[in-house]
Amino acid sequence: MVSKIDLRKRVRIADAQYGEVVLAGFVQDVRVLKNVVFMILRDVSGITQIVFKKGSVPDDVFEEVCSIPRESIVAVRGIMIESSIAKLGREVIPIEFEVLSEASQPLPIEFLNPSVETGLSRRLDYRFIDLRNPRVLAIFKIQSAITGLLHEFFRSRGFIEVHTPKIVAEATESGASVFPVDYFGRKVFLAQSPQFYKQMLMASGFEKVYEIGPVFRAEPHHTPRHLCEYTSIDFEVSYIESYHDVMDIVEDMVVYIVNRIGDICSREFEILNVKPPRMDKGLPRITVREAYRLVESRGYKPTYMEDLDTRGERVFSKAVEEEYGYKAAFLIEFPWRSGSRPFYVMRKLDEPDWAYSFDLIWDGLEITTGGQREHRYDILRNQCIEKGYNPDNFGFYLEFFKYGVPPHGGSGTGLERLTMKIVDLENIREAVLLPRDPERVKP
RNA sequence: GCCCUGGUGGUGUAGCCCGGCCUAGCAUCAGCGGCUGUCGCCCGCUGGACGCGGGUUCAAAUCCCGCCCAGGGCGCCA
Repeated sequence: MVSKIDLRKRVRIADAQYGEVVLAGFVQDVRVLKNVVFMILRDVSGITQIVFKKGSVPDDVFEEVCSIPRESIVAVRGIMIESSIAKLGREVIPIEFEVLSEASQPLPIEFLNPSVETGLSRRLDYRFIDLRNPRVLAIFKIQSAITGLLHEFFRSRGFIEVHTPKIVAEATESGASVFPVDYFGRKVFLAQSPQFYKQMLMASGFEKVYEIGPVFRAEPHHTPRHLCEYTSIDFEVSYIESYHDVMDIVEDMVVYIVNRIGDICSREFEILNVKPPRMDKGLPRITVREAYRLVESRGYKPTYMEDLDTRGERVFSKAVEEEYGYKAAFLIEFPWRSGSRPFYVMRKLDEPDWAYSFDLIWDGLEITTGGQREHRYDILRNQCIEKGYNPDNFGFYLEFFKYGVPPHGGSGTGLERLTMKIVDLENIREAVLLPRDPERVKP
């Protein structure tokens, strides 16, 4: 046994009942008075107070407690009692006390300190300490609940969860740059999306698949909403009539999560001091052509036959909120020629300059992209050429469409962007444990 | 990739525009002492910093040049 206090008897602070308890965690604060010491103990579930009274505990323990550095790890066996003086309502009278791991001083970052807020960059350098902050922890508890709800949502609708390769031989589509990787002397790439594989599974007859996994984008973006590695919520479904069927699923998914997360994580929203968002079904679906008019009527000049730019999307969101009363909306029917629309989207039957593609924009931020895919081999191959690619480079992909593939569509949503909107974060880096951006690959 | 802003104790900032009054202020933090119950404890004392390199000047945290780092905007994207 490494410790004299039996850690197997330990309970989380939030679960502790009155009576004898074993608790362990971080020393958040020690307030030393002449004859009494108050120690604030924190674990993943919350905080409590341990009261050491001179005379009631051995003198050597009292001395030790007076000088214990903040953020050390300690264990205590004691009696949890109700207390009318303690603001937390209860406190622990120690019987046995033990330091399990002493923290060095001073701490490299300040946290839990209302008068000093350490900058994000420094916090990320010492993320392992930063994550001790209950406010930071709350973000990841909420994110965990979001992915839990996603699994619930997809499984209840008969989706099969899949895991597609992240090391790929051929650069995907979409224009986003890929990271090259040395693979036993061959040049391969990190997957920038599971797109081709989830479509393959439509050809394989899986009908409905979803994947929540990492994707990699070698774009040197320097913004509060881009990452080089992020988690994509992808799904693909067969036998759709139109891309509206895909949007229906996206809408159900987002509304399902948004309207449940507040109840599941009420404590975490409280810690963050954030009001959980609400979202009603019936999100407006507005064509890009209508959007041009919408933003233009508000004094913003769009470039026709191109996607809305960042500011255009913000103006669009504001206009939608004012005119439709929704903070989120689908932007639909994209210009086919636009660089952001890949060759595999299905073009509008009667107007081939426009594609059955959509974005979900929530309060100015694009959180989802999706659409109906072109499943007819000859047309797909021609579109590939028309977009300027050599079909031979997409040989394995085009093969899927030769031997029978149902009409299908799907979408991809950024988990971190979704998290950002749900907990109202300014910077996407706050929504990842260890963000990867063009400069940062450590820790 | 282009553009803008910024780098001052462990952390967060003031000072820079208008060079000298900076022996660099404040808060937090850390150390010591005091305090019959704290709860953002309080009080006193002590400690610690001008990103790196070069230049201008009698004098540089302050002005100029280069580099490095950080943050933001744009394009682009989830």
